[in-house]
Amino acid sequence: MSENKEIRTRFAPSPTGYMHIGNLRTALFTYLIAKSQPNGKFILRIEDTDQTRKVDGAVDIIYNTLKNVKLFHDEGPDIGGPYGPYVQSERKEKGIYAEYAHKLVELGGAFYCFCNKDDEEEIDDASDVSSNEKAKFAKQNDPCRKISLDEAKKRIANGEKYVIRQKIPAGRTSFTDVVYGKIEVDNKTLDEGIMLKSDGFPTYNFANVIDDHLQNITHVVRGNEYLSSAPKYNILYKAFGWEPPVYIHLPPVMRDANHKLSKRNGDASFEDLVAKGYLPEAILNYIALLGWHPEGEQEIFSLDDLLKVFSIQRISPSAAIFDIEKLTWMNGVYIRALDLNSFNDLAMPYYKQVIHSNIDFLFLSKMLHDRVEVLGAIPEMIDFIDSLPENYDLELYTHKKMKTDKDISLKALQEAKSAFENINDSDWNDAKIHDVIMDLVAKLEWKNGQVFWPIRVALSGKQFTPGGAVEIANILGKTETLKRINLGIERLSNS
RNA sequence: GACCCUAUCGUCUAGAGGCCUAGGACAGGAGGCUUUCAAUCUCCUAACAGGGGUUCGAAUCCCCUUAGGGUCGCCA
Repeated sequence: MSENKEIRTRFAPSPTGYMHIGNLRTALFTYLIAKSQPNGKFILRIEDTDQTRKVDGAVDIIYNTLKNVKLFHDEGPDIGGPYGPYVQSERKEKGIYAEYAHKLVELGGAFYCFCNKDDEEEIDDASDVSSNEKAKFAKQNDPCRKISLDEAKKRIANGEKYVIRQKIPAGRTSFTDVVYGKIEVDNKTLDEGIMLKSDGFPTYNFANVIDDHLQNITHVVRGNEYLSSAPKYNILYKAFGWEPPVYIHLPPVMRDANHKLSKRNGDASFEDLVAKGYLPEAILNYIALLGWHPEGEQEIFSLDDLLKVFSIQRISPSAAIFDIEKLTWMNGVYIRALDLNSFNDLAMPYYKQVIHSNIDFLFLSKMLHDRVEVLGAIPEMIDFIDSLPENYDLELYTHKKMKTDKDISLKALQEAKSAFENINDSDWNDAKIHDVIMDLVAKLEWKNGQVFWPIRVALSGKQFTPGGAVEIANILGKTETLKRINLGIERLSNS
């Protein structure tokens, strides 16, 4: 591998639905490996050779997700480039795969196979030896292997259906993966898999090698589920006389110790996380730490930071479990780092879900900013502003640490009521409300909490709220505050 | 079943044979601050899967066992 050659990596998803977190992490690492180098190029290629699995709109999800996390590609279907087309079905239309598949047969690296699917399935279903039989069939025991090239060509000319299978030579194959080191296998364990299907489409196993070579990909980054088939790809490169790329297989991202993150597990999709109120930057930062670790102890990294510190050598070979708790914490860090106006803008849609009156939203944001970890949690935190929870539990008035009970609370509310009534409408603000309550505390010779706590409960009907009595009273306004205090007095008197 | 890969606190991880009494972060616990909850600060709990080697010395190297993951599709 000549070192002055520019690094070219490709992210090559199949358009089959959601973009899950494991996928996104592969995209991130693929991007970083290329773009952390001076002239690196990050290419997007769509692998849609399985037309039956194609899902409408899936390509847009891929574009949108990459855009959302600012993983911009240098070449791809939407922006073109010198190695197009970048969609495999379009490349198939140009005859690229067929050309190379037939060439591979001529080179002795593949053969025509006329067995039809049903034959194989019969063998498969036949008896208890079936699986063994099937394995033998695939591993260098295909009867079609013996058909001469001339004979095969004749049968093809006669219109017989065929596939092209890879021919595995005897011996051993080894390659070196940057993450997993040297891997060597006996060729006997390798399958002579299908390269070109009977419908003329290539399989992944063939298309990825052809495209990676034709598109000059220097570093192949992919999940380690491909580690087992990598030797077959190497044999392919060898048969064509091509130089294999640098392999970088990534450890899996798991949902728990025994299960890989999958599209089935709804939470794992990038879109779902964003919908729940996770910031794209936080998600990206978090997944960067799954299977990779920087040299120091810093954990918060912008994409630009990552570009500076990323190194392939620090990718770990072992699986990582996706931990939503840590992501949540990190999301909080990102939210707190926002300036107040940005936070206000991001929070606004969530405010609107539960608040229909016109309040001082910026003041609300000031209260919430430091205590929100996930934006999606906002509605539940502030829904009491629009309407007091009906029949909230009166036990809330009893709080050991605050030294309050229902009797003290009743008295506190009654005192607060008259104190508040004496505040002029134009004086209704943070400082004034605070002073009035503190005066009350002094007058009663009580502890702060014995006055603050009952007021907060009466105003919110909740155990926890963003902000205390003063802030809530300020947001609610004088009229609504007094209304809720009156209701509290009424309910406490009748209990 | 065959082949490949992996194995440090509950979780993400640091650790390239002596810097390890194993470090950091999340989570958990205790406390400070505080009008609630947070934020923040201080402190604490908690791990080298097991067994053999190699070596003066092993979390680190080798082997075996165990556990887990992956591949074995006209899926990618």
